[in-house]
Amino acid sequence: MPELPEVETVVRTLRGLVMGKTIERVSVHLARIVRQPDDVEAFKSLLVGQTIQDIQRRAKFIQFFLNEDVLVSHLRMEGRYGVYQADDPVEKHTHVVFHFTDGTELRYRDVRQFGTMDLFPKGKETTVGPLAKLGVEPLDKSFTPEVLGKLLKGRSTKIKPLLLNQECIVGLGNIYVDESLFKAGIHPEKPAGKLTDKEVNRLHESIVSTLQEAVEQGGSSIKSYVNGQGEMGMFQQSLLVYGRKDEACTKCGTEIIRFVVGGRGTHICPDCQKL
DNA sequence: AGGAAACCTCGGCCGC
DNA sequence: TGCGGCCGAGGTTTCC
Repeated sequence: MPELPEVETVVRTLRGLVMGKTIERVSVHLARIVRQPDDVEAFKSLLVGQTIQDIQRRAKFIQFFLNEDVLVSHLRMEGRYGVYQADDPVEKHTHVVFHFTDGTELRYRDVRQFGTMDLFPKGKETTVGPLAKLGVEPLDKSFTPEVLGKLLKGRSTKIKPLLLNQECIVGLGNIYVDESLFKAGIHPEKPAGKLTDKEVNRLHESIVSTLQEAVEQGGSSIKSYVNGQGEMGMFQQSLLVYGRKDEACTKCGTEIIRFVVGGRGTHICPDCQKL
């Protein structure tokens, strides 16, 4: 599921559902999900007694701020959270359950088992582990056309793989990169350093507007994505090229084509996006 | 630097 | 219509 708009939506819904709740016990049914600490028993016992004080998004990660520690969770392809009563039937692919003192549970499900959880002492989470080497937040005011231009300058790599690289810009995934490049009229294989100033400006504007609109619509539900309350996003109906192979381009009517760039399925209008 | 493969399971599609 | 098999999926890491 989850690119920036989907993770942001999950975070916003979870805030209303589990903030202030205290963990009484943790069940882990698939140890691979837990990476830090590497001993699952230590992970479980450290969490007991801690209260969820805040929930924040950083890049595509969800951060649960507790009394002493921060739980850093990544949904990867199909991870999802849901809040349940303790006696609700446990659905398939439920790998981690946080049992709260009030009888409710936060459950993590993940069909493909790709998701990860890391627990760090507060403050440590930004210096070690997955959050340590992340790039700029595209919805932060610090993300300007000049900043984007500097990231691209002199780079020979294709623009699409660069935009997917979380060490440069965070939060973009396959859907929103295709959408942003289409809106900006840029071919995904154009060398990053070859973009003109005009193209950089258009790309900056299209990244920001695409992500903002997707957040406003609760993200895109392509396959399995739902927010923390099991609700689907609405932005998938606003997608202009992603998943629209053979359909007419909304700008010029040419058929959208699909091909592979950097190993990722890629959708463009061949008339609006030329090399 | 860049590409391919790997991590998993499931659903869709093709062909018999 | 039914079933087996191949392909691909929104992300990231690792290994050439």
